[in-house]
Amino acid sequence: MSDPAAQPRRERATIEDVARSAGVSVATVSRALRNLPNVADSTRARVEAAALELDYRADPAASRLATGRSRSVAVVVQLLNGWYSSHVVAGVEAVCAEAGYDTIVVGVGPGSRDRDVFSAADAIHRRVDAIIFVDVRVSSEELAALAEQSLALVSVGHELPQIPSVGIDDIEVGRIAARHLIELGHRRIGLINGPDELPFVVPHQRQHGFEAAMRDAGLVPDPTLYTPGNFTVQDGADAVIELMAHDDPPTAIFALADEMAFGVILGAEQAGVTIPDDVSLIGVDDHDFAPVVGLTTVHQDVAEHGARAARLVVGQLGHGDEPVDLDPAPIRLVERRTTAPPRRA
Amino acid sequence: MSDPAAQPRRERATIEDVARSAGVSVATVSRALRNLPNVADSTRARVEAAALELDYRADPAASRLATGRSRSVAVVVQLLNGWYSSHVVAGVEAVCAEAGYDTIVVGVGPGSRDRDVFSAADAIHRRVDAIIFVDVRVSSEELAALAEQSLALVSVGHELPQIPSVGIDDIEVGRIAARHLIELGHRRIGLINGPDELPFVVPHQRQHGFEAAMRDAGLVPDPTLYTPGNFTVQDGADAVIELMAHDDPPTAIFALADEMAFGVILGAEQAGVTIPDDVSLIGVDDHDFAPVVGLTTVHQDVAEHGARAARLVVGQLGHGDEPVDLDPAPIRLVERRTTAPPRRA
DNA sequence: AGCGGCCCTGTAACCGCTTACATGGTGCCG
DNA sequence: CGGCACCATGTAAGCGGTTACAGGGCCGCT
Repeated sequence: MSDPAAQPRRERATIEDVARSAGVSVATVSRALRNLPNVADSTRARVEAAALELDYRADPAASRLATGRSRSVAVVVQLLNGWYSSHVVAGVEAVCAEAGYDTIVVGVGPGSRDRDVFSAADAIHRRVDAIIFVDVRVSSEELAALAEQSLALVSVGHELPQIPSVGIDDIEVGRIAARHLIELGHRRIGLINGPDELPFVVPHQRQHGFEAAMRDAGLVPDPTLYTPGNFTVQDGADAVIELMAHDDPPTAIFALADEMAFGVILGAEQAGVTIPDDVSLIGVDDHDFAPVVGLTTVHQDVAEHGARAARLVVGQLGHGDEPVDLDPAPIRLVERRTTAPPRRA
Repeated sequence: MSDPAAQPRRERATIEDVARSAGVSVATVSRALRNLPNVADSTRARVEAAALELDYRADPAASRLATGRSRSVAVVVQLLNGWYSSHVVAGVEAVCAEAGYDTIVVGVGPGSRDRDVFSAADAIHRRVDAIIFVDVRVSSEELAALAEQSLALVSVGHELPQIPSVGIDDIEVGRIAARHLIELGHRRIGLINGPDELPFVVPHQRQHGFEAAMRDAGLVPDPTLYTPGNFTVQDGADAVIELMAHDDPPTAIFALADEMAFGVILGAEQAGVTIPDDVSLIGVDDHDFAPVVGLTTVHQDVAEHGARAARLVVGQLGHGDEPVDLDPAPIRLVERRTTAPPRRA
């Protein structure tokens, strides 16, 4: 037999279908479904029922076009697969999803075929309501241009001019690490720093805190025990070899990030120096593997950074529920097995 | 003086502005800028110049509405900050950005307040042209429903019914690991497996390959040396303690993932067993930290998985440039310091 | 009863782009 | 030289929502 009533594969319902089915106009549907005022309760109920029945959901593209808001936020990141970044992204995604925002990731910098922030911003054009920069440097001009497009902007990891930022007190980080080492009795402390050409602020601040704590203890930091690094494992491995070859080597090393500290562990093993017997080691981050290798470190909750950043922009965009804590995020010393009193006096 | 000619903050140019400025219709602008045929070269040049001059870029929302294609892809992930996932995401993002697609990340599962794939799919509604599932289980029905919306679908990490997948040959992985251990002379080999309730296919296949290699060598796998795990560091730590407490403990351990292998290293240290003297250890992944701890492992290039998946969907959506390799991605043994011949006969 | 005001609802104009279709111009062929 | 193709371009109708504005009903007040 023929099949005149063949269901031609259910098309997506439009707002018009809902209106028809509920016996109201599309305007009323739109208002009812978005919980706008001035809709009779009975009407709203009827509309909601119809929408449910038809499995209706507003087409985001249409809403975006009509309202000019995209309900999505971009996370601009250097290394998408870096430990820090990926945790931030996870934090962002969680709260964005909760608030009904899409999370768009965009990579910049050397990891991403050298796409720069500028062209990234270009790609972001009209796509998002907010941008969360994680650990990326953006010039004032770029920020201004972006702000002009009425985008909510936040920085994670370090401060950026004129926009709110979430992160930790990196000076305090340096201070905590140094103090721990000093209290153990160390006097000569090596520092695995950030890159020494570029003026990155995070390493700079940690170094600053480190030196402040040294001076507070009546010690003088020895810059010949500083070695630059790029936050990679390899840097740490190289650094420990260099440091331990010093005429008067350090009895402890402060690596500005756990990843470099891991490198130290690796390099130390190869160089025949034992930790913490020959040299103590402390990092920063409390990376997932810090417990695995017993690394003493300064803990920070990175996913929480991302979550805060997201709450910040979502709130700024008028969908905030919870108030956002703007203080520096908490940090704390986690003592494990890579730090001990110096063996040599 | 008054300022009648005040620039009222440059609004975004629309296609109409470009049309006016180039002296053509909006249709022509649209065609010219998208490199469609049937546009005179001279016209195209003029339009392009005008667009450049006005810093025009099409509003994505409007395009999406008009074309029904969003030029973005969703990456559905369990643990956004997991090593595997974040590398896949990075790979995806790189090629998507290149092809002009946005990458939207969406977390599912326990990490994301238990959002399930279903509600995630709901969130994805009409938002993307394609979905890349990484290491997430999706039922045939869900896939069918998604396919119905004419979405390009790909799975990364393991096979999913009816859709293409990219990943490695996990049976071969198990085989390679086992063979390496066997060639070193090991006969009793422990296995840190996947969770034993859920029928995850990846661990199952690796186990399968492992057992096949054992049998090929005339050995019989001993299930009392199998212990379940959840791919976490802690699982590995627990496992090694359990395994080494066995009446007749293994001389080697095969951890189905490096993260668990790291746990083994951690647990071994605490339990007073040395690697590889007391027990050899091999993992899978070649995690960034495998070199740090000298872990012997089976290497895979995870970012490449993501890249392939992205190329696959982008190609399927008609923007593919490069052909996509559908064979299993390459893997190889990386020998480091955690494997050695057994000390005990 | 008349009137103002407040709610609730509907009409229709947009948002900015894509594309089917119509139109006019050109070149080529018979 | 007429006619036909074909190419370049324009016109206008969507795409599926949002929202300014208008209108109608009802209540309370004078």
